[in-house]
Amino acid sequence: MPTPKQSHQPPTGGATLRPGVTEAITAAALAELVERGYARLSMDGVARRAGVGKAALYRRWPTKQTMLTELIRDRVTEELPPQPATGALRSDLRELLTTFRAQLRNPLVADVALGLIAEARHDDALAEVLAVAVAAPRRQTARIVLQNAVDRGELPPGLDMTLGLDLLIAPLAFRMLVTHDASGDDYLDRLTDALEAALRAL
Amino acid sequence: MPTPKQSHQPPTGGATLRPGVTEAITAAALAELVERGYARLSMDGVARRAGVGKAALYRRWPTKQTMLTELIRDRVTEELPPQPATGALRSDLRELLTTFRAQLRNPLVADVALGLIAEARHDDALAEVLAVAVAAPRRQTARIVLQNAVDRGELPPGLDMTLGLDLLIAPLAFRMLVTHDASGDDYLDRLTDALEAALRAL
Amino acid sequence: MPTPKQSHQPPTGGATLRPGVTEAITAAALAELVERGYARLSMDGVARRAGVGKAALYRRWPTKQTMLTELIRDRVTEELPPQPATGALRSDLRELLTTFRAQLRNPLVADVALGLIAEARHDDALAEVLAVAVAAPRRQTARIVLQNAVDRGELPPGLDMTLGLDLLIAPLAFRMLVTHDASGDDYLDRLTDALEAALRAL
Amino acid sequence: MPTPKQSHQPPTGGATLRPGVTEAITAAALAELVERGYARLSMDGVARRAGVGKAALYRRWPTKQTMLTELIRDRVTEELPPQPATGALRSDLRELLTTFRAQLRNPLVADVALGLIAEARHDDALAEVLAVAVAAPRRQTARIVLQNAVDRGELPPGLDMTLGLDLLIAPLAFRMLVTHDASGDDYLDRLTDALEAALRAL
DNA sequence: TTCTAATCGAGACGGTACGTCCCGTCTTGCC
DNA sequence: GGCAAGACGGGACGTACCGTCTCGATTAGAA
Repeated sequence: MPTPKQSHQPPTGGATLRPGVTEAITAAALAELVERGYARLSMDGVARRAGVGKAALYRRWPTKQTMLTELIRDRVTEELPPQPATGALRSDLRELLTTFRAQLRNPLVADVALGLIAEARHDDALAEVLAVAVAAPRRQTARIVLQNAVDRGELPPGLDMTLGLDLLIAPLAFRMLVTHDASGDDYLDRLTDALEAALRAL
Repeated sequence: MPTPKQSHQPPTGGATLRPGVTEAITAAALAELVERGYARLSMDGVARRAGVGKAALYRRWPTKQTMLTELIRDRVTEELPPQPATGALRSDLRELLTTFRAQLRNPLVADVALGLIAEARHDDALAEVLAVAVAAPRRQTARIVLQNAVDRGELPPGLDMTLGLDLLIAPLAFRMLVTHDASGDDYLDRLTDALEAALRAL
Repeated sequence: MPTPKQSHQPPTGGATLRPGVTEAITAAALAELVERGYARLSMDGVARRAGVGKAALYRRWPTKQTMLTELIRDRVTEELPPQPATGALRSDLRELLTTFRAQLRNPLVADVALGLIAEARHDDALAEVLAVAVAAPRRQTARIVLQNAVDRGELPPGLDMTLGLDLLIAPLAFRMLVTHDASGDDYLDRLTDALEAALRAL
Repeated sequence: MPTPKQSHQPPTGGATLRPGVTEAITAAALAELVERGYARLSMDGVARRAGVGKAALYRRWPTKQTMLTELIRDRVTEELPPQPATGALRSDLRELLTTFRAQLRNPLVADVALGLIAEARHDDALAEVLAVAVAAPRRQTARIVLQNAVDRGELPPGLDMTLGLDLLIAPLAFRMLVTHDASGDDYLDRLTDALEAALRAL
């Protein structure tokens, strides 16, 4: 569900952006992204691969940055993690980790996430998109898990929420994106144990 | 202590790369890096800023990539974290976190680390450099802290070391590089508490 | 009437080299040629003077050599000498010399011709172009003058044509390109006398 | 007999330019000149080929231009044409043409002469050298041949000398340098015939 | 013979130009 | 108007030379 320039297009009598073209571009861009990486992707390359004029790209997005940002955001936004509600902290945590792992295993995400995060340090608009569209909903899901545990008395009421969220997300993300170590079920099991203990100690 | 092309130079009677020039380039490159970011830095810009011909850069490094990689590696390698040895897990952990925080607060590291990590997914040589020169020594420092605690009986002998290391490093790195949330002393205190509890539960 | 890449362009719906740009480049290149000479001309300089990106040049010609070669060839090809047909050898010769002098007085030709001829010794393609596009038609014009005189009985039938052509062309070219001596009307008159006598003696 | 910087060297206690080095450079330069041509020759290449530092070149000549100019001049000056004195115009002419042909057959001269002449249009010093050291003595030799013929009454006293010299030199030079046509003995014979007739008509 | 200063090789130095690639915009002709 | 094709101005890339400068290591004339 790509959403290019969905705003400010007056429904004049003229022509409209043809969806088939948008799809071809999207597919080509994602393919190039995976093959060559965020930094090496070129607009000329995407246009050629899509069998499309370059203008077709720039009619949809003002910038390479924007196009990629939007494409990734759409991709990641589509598959928002379900809210765990097993009734117990431990099983909620385990479910959350499984979901995160699935998303990070998506090669698209893995290949591109770091490039985006890196670029975001020099691009406030991109940083905003990432924070609002990508990070916030996932942190919110995790926050609810923690809050539910507090409400059930499984975690202390004075829990430092942002620290809790760091603990939940960072180790798995780090392992999968940076160190590329294995993250099998047994790893998730042990991580769950550790997280539960850590959170109770907050 | 920049070390460009320190290898394979036959000690002939020929000319040598002049250290002053190397320093000027290094300084200019680091300045550009901080000002414009990893992706936007240009070799022409560095040369101009250093008051140097472009050839002087390419005599030292075959590529922009290589130059930046090497520069960063040297920068990061210089300041290896000291090995905590307070005799107790808790204080060792706290010291480790303080050291990591100091290094991540170096704007150079923060500005560039993510770019390098991202690039490393498409550049095996870079990945190798990062793994061997940057990650390995730091993981080793942390590993010794954990091993000492095991030897003292503070942690269980069957401790999953790689998981322990993820827990130690990831939350702080994630916070400082990705979410840009505060990481004051009280945050480190609470993180230390959580880590201690988590590790004991492994 | 510049003719860059006039060949092998499939008449697709794609974009075409814009004539205005070609003209700007051509004008700039010729100006630089006259001002700085064949060897000192730079592509950057031409592009800058034409207010054009360097790529615009390289889209038209693969090489600096090629560009200059083609430009000169077009310039020289445009103004093919008219075929003298006065009905008498002497007046035909005089007309031919006047025409040659006019062409060699073109500063563009004078400035560049020697450079091209010199370069042609190490560049077979260039040599071919010069021989076919520049020399051949002029020699042909002169050849007809001589042949007509033979047909009229003014010159002996066994005339050595190539020697005759050398005599016709070389002295004036040599004087104008190499020694830079004066070549006024009286010089042409005397040269005509000498040539007529020489040719009759062949 | 190369004569680099033979002037203004104070006879201090220091060292002198070593003749062996000068010879090596000279040989290398001439070889490069023949192989790659005047325009493509590079100082780095000459130094490398001579097994010599670049400074050794610039200690002897201030400039690439100068070096080549001087080298060629020396080469050409060595072999000044002998003064024909057969006692008859026709045989003097024939001897002169034979001598010129021999010199133009020297690949060094042929390969380089045109490049020098072309360059001379934008380099007054070079033009001067060529005019004074190369052209003048040869023209003088030819001039004496003509003057002797005038004195003997073989040529008219009002002979236009510069035109005569053009006729003598240009056709052969043109043929050998530009058109690369054959210049065998029979060609010289016929050329002699034509020249004699032309000169008598002046 | 010893001193000493310019030479030597090697090649780094600041520059300028080369020819290539990509960005984001513009142009052409078809639908 | 959208569209495919691709030319456009601009700017960075990495390479090749130019003529100068910097090293130690000869090498020879003057003391």
